[in-house]
Amino acid sequence: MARQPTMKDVAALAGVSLSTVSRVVNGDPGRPDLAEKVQRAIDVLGYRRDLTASNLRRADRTSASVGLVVADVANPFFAALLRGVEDLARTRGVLTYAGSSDEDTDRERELVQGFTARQVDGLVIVPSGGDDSYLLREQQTGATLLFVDRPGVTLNADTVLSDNAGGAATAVRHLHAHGHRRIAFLGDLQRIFTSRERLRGYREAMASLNLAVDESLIRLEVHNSQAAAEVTRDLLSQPDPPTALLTAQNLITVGAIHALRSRQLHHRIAHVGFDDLLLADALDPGVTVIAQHPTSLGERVGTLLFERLDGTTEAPRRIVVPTSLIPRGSGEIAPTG
Amino acid sequence: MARQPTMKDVAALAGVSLSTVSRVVNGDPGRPDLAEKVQRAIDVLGYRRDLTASNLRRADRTSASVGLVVADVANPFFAALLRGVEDLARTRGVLTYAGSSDEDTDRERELVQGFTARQVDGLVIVPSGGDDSYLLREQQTGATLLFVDRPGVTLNADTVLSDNAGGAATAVRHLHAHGHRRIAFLGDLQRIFTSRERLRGYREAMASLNLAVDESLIRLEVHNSQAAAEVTRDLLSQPDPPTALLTAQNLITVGAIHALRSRQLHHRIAHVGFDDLLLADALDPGVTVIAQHPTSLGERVGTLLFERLDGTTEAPRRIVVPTSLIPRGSGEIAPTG
DNA sequence: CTGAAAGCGCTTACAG
DNA sequence: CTGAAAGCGCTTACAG
Repeated sequence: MARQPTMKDVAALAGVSLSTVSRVVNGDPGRPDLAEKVQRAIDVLGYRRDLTASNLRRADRTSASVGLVVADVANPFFAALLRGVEDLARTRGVLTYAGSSDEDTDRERELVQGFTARQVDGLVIVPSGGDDSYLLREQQTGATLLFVDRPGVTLNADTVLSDNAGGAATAVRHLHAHGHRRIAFLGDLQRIFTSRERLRGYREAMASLNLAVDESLIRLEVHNSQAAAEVTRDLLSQPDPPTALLTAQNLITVGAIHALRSRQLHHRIAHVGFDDLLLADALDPGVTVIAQHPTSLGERVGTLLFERLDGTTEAPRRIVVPTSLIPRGSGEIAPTG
Repeated sequence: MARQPTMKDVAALAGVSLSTVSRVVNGDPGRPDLAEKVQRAIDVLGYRRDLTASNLRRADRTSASVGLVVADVANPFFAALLRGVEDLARTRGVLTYAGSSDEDTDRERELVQGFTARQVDGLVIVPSGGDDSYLLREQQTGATLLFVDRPGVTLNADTVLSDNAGGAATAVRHLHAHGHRRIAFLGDLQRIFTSRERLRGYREAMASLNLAVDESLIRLEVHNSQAAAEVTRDLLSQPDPPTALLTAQNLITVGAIHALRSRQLHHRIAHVGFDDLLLADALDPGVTVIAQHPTSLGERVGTLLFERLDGTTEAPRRIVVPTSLIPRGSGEIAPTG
């Protein structure tokens, strides 16, 4: 394969200096006849500027790229969040790296270091909840760091969150309003901020309703659908089972749906899921959810990122995006028994 | 913010030459005492190598990054595909850019050009089906191009596809085996290769079963769930409605599910969807699907990409990944009369 | 305005 | 083995 043409080649063919080619490529008008000669040479050679070389010498040193680290790009919540970041970045001509940590702090760090080594201008992180003190050093590489979905531990930076506690509390009050007192809570790894917050919202709502919390109804560290299905079956087999479930993450919701159906209890046990799911409205009963707005989370954090890149020096901001209760049937089942 | 330390700073602090620092950073042993001095200086300064500058001068000119262009990263199919590419890239220390074309050829081209300008080593493209002749020029920038999910039009390159026609034919034969003769086909934009292929599989299977195709049962250019719901309702209102539906894309399947349920016909009209969906197995009846294997598609195309980067000069390869029929109930409903 | 020279942060022949 | 110099593909002072 032939070597790719450089500015030098363009300059030689056009019979002008390298500086002139650089100016034309960067939109500096200059003498029209020279600009035209350069443009012709560019077309003939099929010249394409190397943005990484350009970035190396440019005063602002910006690469027009950002990195996004989520738990799993294949999870619909994070996929939508990625799309939000991408769309906002696109409005600025910025391209987006994406990576999945699988909630593993080592992988998170590898991704972050990989992105900064490639000179991203900004880095949006869904922190896994482990030791993130390494981020302090990363910040010194010049990348602008922000958090989304969960706040950082060590670092204070711009952060965009869902109203996790508020959403969970809304779910509890909703179930309570439909007569439930024994409400089970199925939560993800407690290392994860959102899991802890949703549990906190559950506890606070229970307390404010003067409901005693039966600790046997709180099941934590449930990290996938299969585990959630098992835990659900176990809860329903208890001597004194719950009359309602609050599943605090999308894959947990899926597992609970399967377990309820396999036991033929989906019309008898109330259920509210945190985070919406495609087809949740097509089930019978429809699954009542506390919907998050992941695309919006991505757009909001993207907005904050570019405000920083534009030079804002405000103190770190924290934006909390409200959740929405969507009643569809499963959360409006009255307690039986 | 202080300037980030460079190799020059490390060299000065360690009291060695720039070359020595470069060697240490690149793992060349050299004199142990010098290596140790350099390492100490690196730690003290918090030095981080600039990979883009490194790439500029290195003989192989590789950036350890790849780009992926899909229709929409928020669509679960493409999100899983992205995850497959990411996982394979990770095994080689390569990071992944992701972008959404929304089936728009201009956006596709902007993404491709953006990625090549940033010197990606490889580019995996889900082509939108428009004029992709611009790719010939992109290829000359040195990036290795591959296609996934759909083949290129102009360019012949390594390609990984699902067995679209075969999967659609399997769906038709399955419905036929359950007694159906009037099988409707709901397809996406015909500009999209997979839509055309699935229609082809439908027609070929109908022909080989000696079933006359009623053209009024073929509805194309259905590009989102809402349109699919409308088309489904329209089909079911026909004087001579179909007894079965084949919905040829995941969002079309979602729309049809909603329409069938809103008409209370989900237990009477048979339905097979192309591409699996989360919760499809929790519906009543479960939705029978022709499952694709998007993560596998991503991993396979990633494998081909790295074989090329490793120097394979074979003719362009085409891998076709089989689909899997998953019977869950909706596809096994007998025709009603 | 244009062009020659220096330099961005690295790697790589090359000389010692 | 190490270090001084050249160079990757660009941009940016600087001189004319």
